[in-house]
Amino acid sequence: MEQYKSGDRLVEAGTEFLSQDRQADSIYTVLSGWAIRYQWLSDGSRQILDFALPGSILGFEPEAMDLNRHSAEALTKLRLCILPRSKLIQLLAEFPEMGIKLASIGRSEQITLAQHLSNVGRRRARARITNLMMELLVRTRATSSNVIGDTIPFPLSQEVIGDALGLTSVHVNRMMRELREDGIAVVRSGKLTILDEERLMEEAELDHRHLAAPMEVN
Amino acid sequence: MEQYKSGDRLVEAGTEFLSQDRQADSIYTVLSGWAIRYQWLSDGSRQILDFALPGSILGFEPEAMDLNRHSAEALTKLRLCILPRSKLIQLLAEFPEMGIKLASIGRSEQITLAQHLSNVGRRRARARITNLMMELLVRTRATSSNVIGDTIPFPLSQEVIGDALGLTSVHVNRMMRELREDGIAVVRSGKLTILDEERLMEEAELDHRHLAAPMEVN
DNA sequence: CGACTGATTGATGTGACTCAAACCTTGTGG
DNA sequence: CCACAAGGTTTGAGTCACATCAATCAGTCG
Repeated sequence: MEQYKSGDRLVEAGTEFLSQDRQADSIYTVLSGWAIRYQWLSDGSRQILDFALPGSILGFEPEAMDLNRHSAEALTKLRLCILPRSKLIQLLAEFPEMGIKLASIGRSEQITLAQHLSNVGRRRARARITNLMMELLVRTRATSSNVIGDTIPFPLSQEVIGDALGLTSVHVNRMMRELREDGIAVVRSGKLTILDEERLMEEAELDHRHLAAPMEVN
Repeated sequence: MEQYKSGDRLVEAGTEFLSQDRQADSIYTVLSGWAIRYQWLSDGSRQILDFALPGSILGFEPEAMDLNRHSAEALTKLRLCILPRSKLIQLLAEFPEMGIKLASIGRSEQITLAQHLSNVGRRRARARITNLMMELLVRTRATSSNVIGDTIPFPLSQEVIGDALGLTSVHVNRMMRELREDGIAVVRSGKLTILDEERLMEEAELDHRHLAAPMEVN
C-alpha cells in the first residue's frame, strides 16, 4: 500500500487545504491533528459538516464529479497522507477488498453526519453543545491513547462551535457559561475539561450505539 | 448481476420496512416509489435524514456493524430490489469495479445529507421548505421522465416535512400558507404545484452544483 | 355515521438572534 | 519591553422566529 501514496503533507493551523469547487486531485487521510469539513452558503454563512480526526478521510469525491464538494481547514497543526486520485483506481484494482472498506468508511461518515443532523435539527442549544463535546471526547479517547483524565485538546473557537451547530457564537458563549457555572464542563485555552461526565452524558442525550463503531482506518 | 439479487419486494405506503437496531440482512435498492430514512431520538422525536427515490440505496451498513443504524418507511407504494448482505461480498469479488461504484454512491448520499444539514442549520423556516421542494422537484425530474409541467407527486404530510426540517408541523403549515398566498407553490392532495419556479429557486437559495450529480445507480 | 388522521388557525410564551460595547489574550513590531 | 493590533470572549438590552397549547375543520375509511 505504501507505494501508492505520493507523500505526506504538513499543514499549519488555520490553513484551508481543500477548497470546494476546486479540482479534486487527491484523497487525504488525517495522520495527526484536527480539521473541519465545511461549506459556504449563498448568504455567506458557513456550515461545518464534521470534524476530521486522525483516521478520517477527506477529498474523496464520486467518480463522475471531479470537483471538491466541500472545503477543509486545519484547526491544529496537521499531518496528512496524500493519495493521488489516479492511484486510487490502481489501488482498488489490485486490492478489491479495499473497495468495500472504502464504502464502509463512507457509510460510517454518513452515520456521523446523520447524528450531527439530528443534533442540529431536534435539540436545543445546550444539548447540541454537550452532545458535540461528548462526540469529540469519545472520538479523541478512541484515537489517541495518551489522553489523561478528563481533559482533552479542544481547538474550537466559539465561532466554530456555532457554525457547526447552527448557533451564533454569542449564544454558544452564554450556554458555555452555564455549563461552567453548573460545574459540568469548562473550555479554557484550547482544552476541554469535563467536570461531571455523568451529567454531561445525560444532557448530551447521546446515542450510545454510535460509540461502538469508530470510523478509523489504517 | 441479476443472479445475485434474491428478488423484489412490494411494500405498502406507511410500512416501516427497515428498522434501526434490527439485524441488517439485506441491501435494498428503490425501484419505484418514495421512502424516508430516519432515526428516533431519545426524547421521542424523529429526525428524517433523507428521502429515498428510485435509485437510492438503503440498508447498507459498515462491515463491522451488523445492525441497521436507521429506519426506513414507505411514503408511497414501493418496489424494492433485494440484495442479501452475504451476496454483496461475492458480487464485489467478481466485479471489483463495483466497489468504487458503491463508495461513490455513498459519497453522493453524503453530499445530499450535507446539503440537508446546511439547510436545517443555517436557514429559516421558509427557505428550508422551499429548498426541500426544489430538491425533490429536481430529483423527481431526473428520475421519472413522465413528469408533466410544474406538478409533481409530493406524498409528504406536514408532519413529515417538519420532522425532516427541524420544525413543528404547525409552523410548516403557516409557511406553506404564505407560499400559497404569495403565489409560489401549492400542495394539495399529495401533489406539489410550482406556481412561480423563478421565485421558488430564489427563496430556496439552492446550491446549483448539487443538481449536476444525481445519485442514481443501475 | 362515528372515528381517525391531517390541515388550519389563534393566542401566548420563549429560546435564540441582533446589535453593541467592553474585555481579554496572544502575537508583533518599534 | 511596552504599545498596539487583531481575534476571540464576555455581557447586556431589545427583538423576533418559531414553539407550545388548544381548538376547530376537512377528508377518508370501515
